[in-house]
Parts: sequence; structure tokens; C-alpha cells
Amino acid sequence: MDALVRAAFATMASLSRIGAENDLSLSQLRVFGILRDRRLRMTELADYLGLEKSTMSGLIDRAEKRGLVTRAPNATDRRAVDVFLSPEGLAVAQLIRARVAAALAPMTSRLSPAEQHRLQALLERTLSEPPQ
Amino acid sequence: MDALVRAAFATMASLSRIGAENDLSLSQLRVFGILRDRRLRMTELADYLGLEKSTMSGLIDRAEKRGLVTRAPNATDRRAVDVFLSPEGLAVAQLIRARVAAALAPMTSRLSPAEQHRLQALLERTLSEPPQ
DNA sequence: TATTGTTATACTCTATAACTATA
DNA sequence: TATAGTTATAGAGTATAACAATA
Repeated sequence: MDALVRAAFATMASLSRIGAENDLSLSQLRVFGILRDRRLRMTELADYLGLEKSTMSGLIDRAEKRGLVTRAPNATDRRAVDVFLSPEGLAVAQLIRARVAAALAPMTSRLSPAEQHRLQALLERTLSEPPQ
Repeated sequence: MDALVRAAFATMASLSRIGAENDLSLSQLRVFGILRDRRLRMTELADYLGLEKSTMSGLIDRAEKRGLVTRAPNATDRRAVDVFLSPEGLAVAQLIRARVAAALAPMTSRLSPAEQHRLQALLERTLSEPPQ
């Protein structure tokens, strides 16, 4: 569906721009979204993002160097490393979230509240299982 | 809107995967989509994608080296360079288009034809002007 | 032996700045 | 002077392969 692809590009353009304004790539933006309310191991994080663990190391290296995330040894598996947002990182994550909502508002506000609800319901259903 | 962002990521994941299967990045995928029925100058292409002209040079360099696109001097402005798909590039573009449709089908097919139509109409309206 | 994570390496994507050729 | 495009350079993102530590 053409409209879906165009909506996806328009949405990602907004996300990219907001990320860039905070010196964050799209992947880092996703890291912040995922870690907002979780503490995960490197491998789990890589699985969430569909990236290699070596790529994850680089992403977390750079975010850690900026003081946005923290690494800590896992309590039960001494091979594993937990990652979570620092207080600064959490603040950035919340800022980003607000900015994304504001950026997408012009799109969604073209619809009435009832239509927004209908759009959301339709999208939710298309997302019920990941596409192949 | 949360569903919109998730739908965007799901869609982009499909596009990325299809691109990767053909050794094409998302940006190159977009180039193919844009050039499918057009011949553009480097600067126009860069504007479409929101990229710097130097970035465009690199993308087109690599695609040209693979025989997928062709550069030609512009007929009226000797500073300008036109870009268009080669026959091989056109074949790839058509293949990609079919693969994208097939990949997104599982998402859209969860809706009835009437619902698909409604979703498309709602998305079209949110896209009536680009978000800020 | 298998898994977790890091490091080394290589390539793509991206932007900025400097440059050449043309307008 | 301004614009079109390329090149040089640098940094981020990505994957593959090799590795050390732990399970």
C-alpha cells in the first residue's frame, strides 16, 4: 500500500529530524525508546533492534561516552552486561517523546478525534503480527 | 500517535530488509522509487531525498558502478548532470516494487477491502501537507 | 562446547569545506 | 557572483570474523 509507505517515510523524516536536533541517530532514538522503562542486556537490546551485537557495542559506547546510558555487570550471569538510561538519558528520552508527539500532531490533527481513533484502530490491527 | 510510529518502523523494517536482499540501502531504494518514471538532475534528486549534493554524488557513484543508473550531461545547462535508471536499474526497481507490495500484504490483508480503503483515505489526509 | 560481549576491519552513509566549471 | 557537481576528509552506523571470559 502506497499511502502506508509514504506515511512511514514522512514519520521517519520527523523522527530523524528530531534525533538530529539532539545528535541522536534513528537507532539511538529507538534505544532510548526501548530503555525508557527497562534495563536490558546487550544481546536483548540488539535483538529488539535487529542489529548485530558488535553494532550494539558501538552504539552504546558512543551513548555512554556522552553520559546518556550506563553499563553495569549483570547480577547473575557474569558474561552479560546490563544497559540502562542515566538520569540525563532519561531526561533526553522524555524530551524526545514530547518533541515527537508535537511533530506528528500536525499530521494527526488533520483528522477529527473520531477519525484519529479509527486510524489508530486500523493501524493497530495491521500491526497485530509483524510483516514477513 | 504511537501506532503511527510503530507502523512506520514496521514498514521501514520491511523496506530495509528488501533493500538489503538486493544490496540497496534505504536511500538507494528511494532513489529507485523516484527515478522509476523520471530523469532528474543531481541537485533535484538531493532535494527530493533531503540530502547534501556530495552525499548524492556518493550514492550515485556506487549505483553507477553497479550499472544500475546512468549519468548524462544536461542538454541545456552544461553545469548540470542528469541521472536516470539503466535498463538493469529499471528491472531492479520493478522487482523491488513487487517485493514491497508482497511484504506489506500480510499487514494490509488483515483488513477487509473496505477497511483498507478507509485506512488509505485516512493516511492520505494526514499526508496532505508534510509535518513540520 | 556454547554464549556474551568487545575489538579489529572494512564498507556505506552522511555532512562540511574546498574546488572546478559554467551560468 | 552564484550555482552545479565532484572530491577530500571525518565521523557514525553497519556487518563479519576473531577473540577472551564465563556458562
